[in-house]
Amino acid sequence: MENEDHKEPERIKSKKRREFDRDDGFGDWGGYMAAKRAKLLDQFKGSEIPRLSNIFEGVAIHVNGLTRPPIDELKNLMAAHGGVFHMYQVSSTTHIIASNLPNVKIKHLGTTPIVKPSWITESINYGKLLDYRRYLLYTNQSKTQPKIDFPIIEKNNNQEVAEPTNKAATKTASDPNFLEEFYNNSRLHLISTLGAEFKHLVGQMREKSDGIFVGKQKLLALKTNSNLLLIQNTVIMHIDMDCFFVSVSLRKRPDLKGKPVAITHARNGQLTNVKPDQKANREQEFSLYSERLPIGVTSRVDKIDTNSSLSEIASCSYEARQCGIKNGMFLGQAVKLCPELKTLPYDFEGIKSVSHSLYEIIASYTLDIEAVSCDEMYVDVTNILKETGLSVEEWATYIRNEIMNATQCPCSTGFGANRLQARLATKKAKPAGQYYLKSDDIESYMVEIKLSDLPGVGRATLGKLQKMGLNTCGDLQLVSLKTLQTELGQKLGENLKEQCVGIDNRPLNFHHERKSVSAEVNYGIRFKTIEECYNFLQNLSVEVFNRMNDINMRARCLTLKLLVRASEAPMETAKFLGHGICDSLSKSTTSNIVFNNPQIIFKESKILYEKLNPLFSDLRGVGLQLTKLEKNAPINSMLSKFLKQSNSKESVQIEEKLNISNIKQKNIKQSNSKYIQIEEKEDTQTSIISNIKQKIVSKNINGSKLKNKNNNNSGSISNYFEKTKSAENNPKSKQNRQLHQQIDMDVLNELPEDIRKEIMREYNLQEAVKPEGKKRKSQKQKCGKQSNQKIDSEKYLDVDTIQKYPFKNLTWDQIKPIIKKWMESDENPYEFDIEMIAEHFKQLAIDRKIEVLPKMFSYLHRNFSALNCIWHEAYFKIVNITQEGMVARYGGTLLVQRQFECCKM
DNA sequence: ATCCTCCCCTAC
DNA sequence: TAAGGTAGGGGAGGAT
Repeated sequence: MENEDHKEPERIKSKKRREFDRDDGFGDWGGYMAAKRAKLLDQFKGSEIPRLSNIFEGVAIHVNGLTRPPIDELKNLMAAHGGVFHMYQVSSTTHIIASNLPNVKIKHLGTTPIVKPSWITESINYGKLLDYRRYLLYTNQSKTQPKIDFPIIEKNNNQEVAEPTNKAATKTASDPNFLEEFYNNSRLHLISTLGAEFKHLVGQMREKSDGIFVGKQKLLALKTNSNLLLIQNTVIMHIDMDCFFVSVSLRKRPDLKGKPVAITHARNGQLTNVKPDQKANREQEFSLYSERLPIGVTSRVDKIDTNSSLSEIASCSYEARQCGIKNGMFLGQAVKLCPELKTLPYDFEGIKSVSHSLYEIIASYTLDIEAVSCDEMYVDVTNILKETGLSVEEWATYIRNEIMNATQCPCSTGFGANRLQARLATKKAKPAGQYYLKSDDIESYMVEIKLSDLPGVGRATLGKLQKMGLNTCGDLQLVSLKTLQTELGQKLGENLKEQCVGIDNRPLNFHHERKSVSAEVNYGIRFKTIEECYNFLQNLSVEVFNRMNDINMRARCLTLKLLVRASEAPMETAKFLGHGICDSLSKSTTSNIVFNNPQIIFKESKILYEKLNPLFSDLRGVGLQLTKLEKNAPINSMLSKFLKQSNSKESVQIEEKLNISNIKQKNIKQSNSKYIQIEEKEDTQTSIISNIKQKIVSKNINGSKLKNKNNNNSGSISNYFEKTKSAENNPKSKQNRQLHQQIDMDVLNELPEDIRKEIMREYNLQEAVKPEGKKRKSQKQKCGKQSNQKIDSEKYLDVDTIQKYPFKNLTWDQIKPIIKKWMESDENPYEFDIEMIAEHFKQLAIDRKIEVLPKMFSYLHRNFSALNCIWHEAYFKIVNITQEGMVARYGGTLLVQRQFECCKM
């Protein structure tokens, strides 16, 4: 998308907030529990019952007392007709169904309408959701309950059933279907999700590719001239659709082509019926907004009056741009600049379809594509040009025609030696053009380029540069790197210094790796009760979990982001349901266990929320972000099979147990300051361990910055890394490194016998699980310790295990040189592929007539699985080696720590 | 010195 | 009315 977005965030400077400790005595505990119960019960919805209709979409009932039909039947009816059944009343409960209510209960239930069960049965009979207000059991709300004479519903199926004359109240985040509706209408959400989708898609296509490119072959067949132009240097193509959203919507309105057009939700630039108090709010917010703006920046609400539409222009045609209209501008302002501006609605489906066509077309020539967004990408076309012998101009014309014919949407392409040059070329090519910025011309070309055209220069940076009196790349070329870095920061200064002369060393990135997943809503957030707030947080937890789950990931870090109304800002925002002027706050938590279900995300986010401790009525935005991602370890196949087959009630119970066990484990870890306590059998070992622990703590154990430096030195180590690298692309080795997730022993014990056995066999768990099993007994005998306790995960390194540990057969002198060689090597990234390290060790071991080292890794495989933790396929990390032993761990984070004191001397 | 957290900035 | 999302880079400053 062309970035003409001149949005000025109203959350300009955030205030540092004091962090309050959670006050456990101050309980909205009941609310939380209720919400949690509701979540669990929500999971019953629709299970096993065939869907007959969606009459009750958006309806969530709670049945109170005896009814006819009885509660179970109502539950089934809701499931069959698209509604939700709540066993407990929660904030998202839309209706209470009851036939008879004692007065006491009415007090407790608040404003949720209490409706007779006949509402449900009759709605089903009519095949349409009838107005519940005709079926109220009791009027328990005076304000919210409109007293209107409703039209009588005719008992005739052919006749359109009359609707109540007054529309439903404003839809805020408190409404049950808000999230879905919001996302269905959010252009920014669409842009984001499509962008992620195409980045992923390119990776997928590259993996699956058979190396045959249909489009390229056609082109080769068409080729008539044999004079192959030998392209010497890399040619990067940047391709970008012209005012994408407009072009797509114009396909349905070709009559508006060539006219000033804008895509917005609103149709009119001026509003009618703006109430005086709304006007006052607007004026207050606008003036506050201007006050908060940095000096020298013109306000976005400049020239906007109290009747102007604040609907944002997602995209505008080039004709509209001639009047000064820009993407991101408010419609109200735009129509003032251009009264004849035509507004068109979004065509989300069209956008998806066109962008898919675009990618399909390019992918039929090459997969050297870096997806930028749904309408923009970088392509390395060097090989295409070489193979076809086409000139850049010929190729550009050809591909642009093909895209135009397929999508009816114009695009522009730019070519250059690097991505920056290609991008700048596209800028010149627009609209509907093409341009090749040749290396010879770059020096003179750059001098004239505006700094705002450089990637990385946005509103804030531009402001700083302008303050320094800099406007063009030519200006920038005269400034020293040091000055620039002082003003803009190390990295940005360095980047800009290079970019202003046309240098860009960032290679195209064909493989995209997700680092975070988030879901945030900064629109429509208006909570009337804390319960509504938690309920929304819960919905968001489910949403963000699902997104993470969809890409088969798990996270270890959760961040809660809030927008809170600035104290000076009016309660009601200028923009309808907007966030207005806000302070932004965030708080994160890093866990030793992965967030592997929505409940745990909700639980943690609630704790974060309480730490930030905002006034729920001042909330204007809520977001959840998951980071420190790792591949999902699929739950044991037998277990998931069981969960699927068993009825949902049981599944929920088991899920709940898994959840609880996770939390339990987390608490244990936290109480031991991040390390799992290993119970020691002898005092000497304890002291050794604590020594080692000290050393680990004093060392930097995260090591996430220790990366393969890609050194090409010869020698066994380099060879090893080359092998590791290639193994990454080898599907077979990926398969070998299939992940497993271990479940809690207590949960295992409660599973049905046959299932449990299966799981235990799969994980090699017999010894650990059976509380009084034979092997366990023999262990006890061996170690000479009597205990009736079940084996706890944190005690698993018992003497028996240690004795079996293969390292004990080696002397330190034998191991040390092997390890040391790695430790001292510059190229050592400290992160190793498990298979490769085993193989490498094996080779060394054979050389040295040592056979046991590989066993260490298979041992680790098994025993990490036998803990209630997730083991990582990716690498095994040696954290520390001392005279006393070696400390190693799996994964990139503090998943589990184990001290291998067995190899001590 | 180097990490982590909480921001800010940018891009689409 | 209006649908102000989302991912990634990076910096300041505190913790270790």
